Amino acid sequence: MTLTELRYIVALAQEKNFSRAAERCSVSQPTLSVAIARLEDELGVQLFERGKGFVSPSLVGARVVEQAQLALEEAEKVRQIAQRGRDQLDGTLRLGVIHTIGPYLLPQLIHSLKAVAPNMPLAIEENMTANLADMLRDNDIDVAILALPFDLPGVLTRPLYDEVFKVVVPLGHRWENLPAIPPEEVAGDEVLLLKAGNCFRDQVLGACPQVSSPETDIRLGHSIGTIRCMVASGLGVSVLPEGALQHPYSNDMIRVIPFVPPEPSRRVALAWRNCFVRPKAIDALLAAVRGLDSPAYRLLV
Amino acid sequence: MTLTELRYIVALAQEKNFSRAAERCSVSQPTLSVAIARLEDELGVQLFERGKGFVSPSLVGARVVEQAQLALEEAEKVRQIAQRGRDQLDGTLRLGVIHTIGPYLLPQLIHSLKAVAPNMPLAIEENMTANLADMLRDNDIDVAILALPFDLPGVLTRPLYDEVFKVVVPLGHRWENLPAIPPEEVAGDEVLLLKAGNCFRDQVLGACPQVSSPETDIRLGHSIGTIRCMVASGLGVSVLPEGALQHPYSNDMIRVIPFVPPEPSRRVALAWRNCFVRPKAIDALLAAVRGLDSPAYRLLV
DNA sequence: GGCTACCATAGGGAACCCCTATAGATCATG
DNA sequence: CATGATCTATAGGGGTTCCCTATGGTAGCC
Repeated sequence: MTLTELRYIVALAQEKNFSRAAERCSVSQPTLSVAIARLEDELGVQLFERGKGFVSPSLVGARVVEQAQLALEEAEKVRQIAQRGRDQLDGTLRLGVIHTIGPYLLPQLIHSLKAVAPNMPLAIEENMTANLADMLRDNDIDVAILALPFDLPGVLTRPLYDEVFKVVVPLGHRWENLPAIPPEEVAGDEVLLLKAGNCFRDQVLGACPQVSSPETDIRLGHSIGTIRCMVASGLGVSVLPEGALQHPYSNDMIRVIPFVPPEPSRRVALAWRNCFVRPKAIDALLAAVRGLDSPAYRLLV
Repeated sequence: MTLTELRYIVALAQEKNFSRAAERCSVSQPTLSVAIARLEDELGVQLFERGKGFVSPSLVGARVVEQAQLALEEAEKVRQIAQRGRDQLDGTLRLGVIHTIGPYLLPQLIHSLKAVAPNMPLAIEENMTANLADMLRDNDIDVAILALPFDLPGVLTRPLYDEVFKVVVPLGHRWENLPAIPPEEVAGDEVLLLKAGNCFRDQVLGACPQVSSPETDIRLGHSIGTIRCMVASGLGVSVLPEGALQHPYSNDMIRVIPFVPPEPSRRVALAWRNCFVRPKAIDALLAAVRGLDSPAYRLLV
């Protein structure tokens, strides 16, 4: 039983004439004759009554033809779904992003992406790098935005931008009016950090080696927002990525002070499986990043 | 796009592995590989992401596979419907019958048919011979029970039984106590007849040539039941087929008198298109007639 | 670096599908 | 009654498609 045969019997049931049905199907009359005879043989039922001057579906034939029509419609829907899905920029893209980027980059990125791919909504998964790696591997997300270095077999990366780190201190802090701070000055147990597992925590520790790893949770924040509040409340100082310090996040209660050059920074990149079937979606994301208009991000694309 | 290809993508989506999917479909791995590549090419969409150690449907692929499953199910139903329809004795048989036979034969026939073909209900069309002929030709009915002669191109007939005619007179009629009546005695304008178009009317006129064709409707009955009542009420005499005079129809108000031999009679037959696809249904009807147990019908089968 | 697992590609052979030509059957017509 | 018209079935050939085995290519793993 083939879809072609089903098309044949439907046409014959409608035309009630082999020659016309064949013409409608763009085949010769014998082709249709043989195909229908073959199908009848396969099904073990005579589907049509052939009389002189008329062809008419039998009792079974009528039911079979009706069902054949349904089957053909369903098959046609397959084609339609594929047709609609041909546009790689149509349909949800599953994006993973780390906690220290998501809330600050995505509002702008999504805005920019709308211009490039208006029909590609993002399903956003905010998580830590290690979990995003798993999700990429398991095909739970399509792409991820995270900080380099990031190496995973079968996964490609492309740098998006560099983002420098800034020192943040409470109002009235002794550094409040310094024009810049050398990294080694940021030291001791006064520095608030993210909890373990956040890659940005490790990047800060790398940039400021004098910072001691805290022994209690008191100096550990769950998120950059928490850290910011803790700094504002005078608990200590911290180091934050520039993106987290831009509009619309208020810096009224804190002072943002640059490091002395070379300013420490992190490189943010896009990551995706090399076999991902929607390369144009990657391109659209890159274009969206290119369309960002924020001094906090030093674009590499 | 073929049903086979749809089966392939469904299997691949389930197995997530070309080799296993191929095995499940009983084809070689390259066959499945090529078929899926071909389908992807035809649809213009990549349906699967091929990674090392995993195969996973793409966004479109997942939807296509889902729809493919629906299409396959509908196609399978075609097969099931055909399978169920293989029994020619399963499903309604459209039976036409003339007015002068239907009400008298069918109750017994249906009872007898139940034993032969319990799953073949009859859709009964009671009409006059000419109309039944049209319906047979137009495939509005499958078979007909009517009186011979009956010739129609492409239609076969088979005699079922002979049915003799009887004279019916009202109680107190001058013939009431005659043992038999010669046909030529039945004459003049005292004889009640069916309206024009009923074949039985013509058969009576053929058997009793002395009967004058009435000029007014006063002596014309719409049905045998009407005629019987008219006779009972004393309006005249008539000639009726023996089947219409048997149990459970009451003959209390009339006298039934045989003709002198050779009794006039009619030959009742089964008629069907020679291309009718359910010959076993014909056989079942013949068997049902054979199973009749009524002295009114002199079986020929 | 070799091994393993897995999918893609190549090439040959068989099956299938469709074609044209023609036969066969029935009905209408002269 | 022969003839023609109409319609479906059959025959035989040709081209495509499908599927096979064998092999290549690539990534991951020990």
